[in-house]
Amino acid sequence: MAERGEPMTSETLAQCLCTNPVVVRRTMGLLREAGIVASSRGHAGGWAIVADLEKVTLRQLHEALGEPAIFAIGNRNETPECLVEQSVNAVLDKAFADAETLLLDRFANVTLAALVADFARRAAVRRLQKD
Amino acid sequence: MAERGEPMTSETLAQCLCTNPVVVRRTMGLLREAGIVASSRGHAGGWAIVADLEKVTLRQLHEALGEPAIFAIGNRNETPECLVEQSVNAVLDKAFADAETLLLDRFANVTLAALVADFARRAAVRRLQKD
DNA sequence: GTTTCATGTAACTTCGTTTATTACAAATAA
DNA sequence: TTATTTGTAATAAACGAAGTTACATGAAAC
Repeated sequence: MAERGEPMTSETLAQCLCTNPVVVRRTMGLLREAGIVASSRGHAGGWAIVADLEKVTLRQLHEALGEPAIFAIGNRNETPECLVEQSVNAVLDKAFADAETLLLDRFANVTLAALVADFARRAAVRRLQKD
Repeated sequence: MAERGEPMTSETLAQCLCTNPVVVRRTMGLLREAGIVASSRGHAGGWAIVADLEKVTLRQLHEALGEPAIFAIGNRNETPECLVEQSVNAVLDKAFADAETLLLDRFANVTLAALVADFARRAAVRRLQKD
């Protein structure tokens, strides 16, 4: 999307992502609410990036998408009655929090611009390999 | 379990854990394969801890249970064709690996003995509160 | 203005994974 | 020999994520 001047339709994006136009709209809608993309209807409509690629980080995308749970394991219950569960939570809560902080900090250090640059490099390599 | 001299049945454990005896057997079976618990059949049978509580860590439990995925987000595909996916993976793989290492190191520092001690402390507090 | 194209969104279906359940064989102690 | 308990296969249920259908709304082209 970053390399296109014109908007891309949900249909086109869905093909790129091997998914469904409605799923694209749902997801892009969240990014629009965060001011990262914009949508336009009708002829020549679709989705375009409006934010500064240097300023948008993966962390912002994570937030925009509703901060989905990072961990697949861990606390089932924040304030359990069960004392065993309380003990386990007490030891692990900090560990999970620290790991989450580490990860989110890394996310914050990746801009869309950096990804675009890396992508361009990979595309160039692939072109060379084809010749 | 640590505070009991005799084995506990899957039935009893299932009630404690709000789950099903068969689920308990499946899970405890993995812990048995790792040498952490033992099972006995028939009258007065059930499950008991056989490992040294000072030596068993949460990391060992994690391994014994088949190292379930820690992260709910991240790589769908380790070697994607898609260049965008490759770029994203390249930046995030290390971040996820570092977060995983951090977490597993923390797990390794928690022994069952420490949990038992913490549990005992909490149980004492609860008893005092009841009086 | 009417047609075409595209998003917005609600409602529903499908899919995959995890968990729960049923059923019964095998083993063990009373 | 009976009561009890694990071992395990097979099946069902529950859940969440993703996909699909349907149609209303808005915008550009003719």
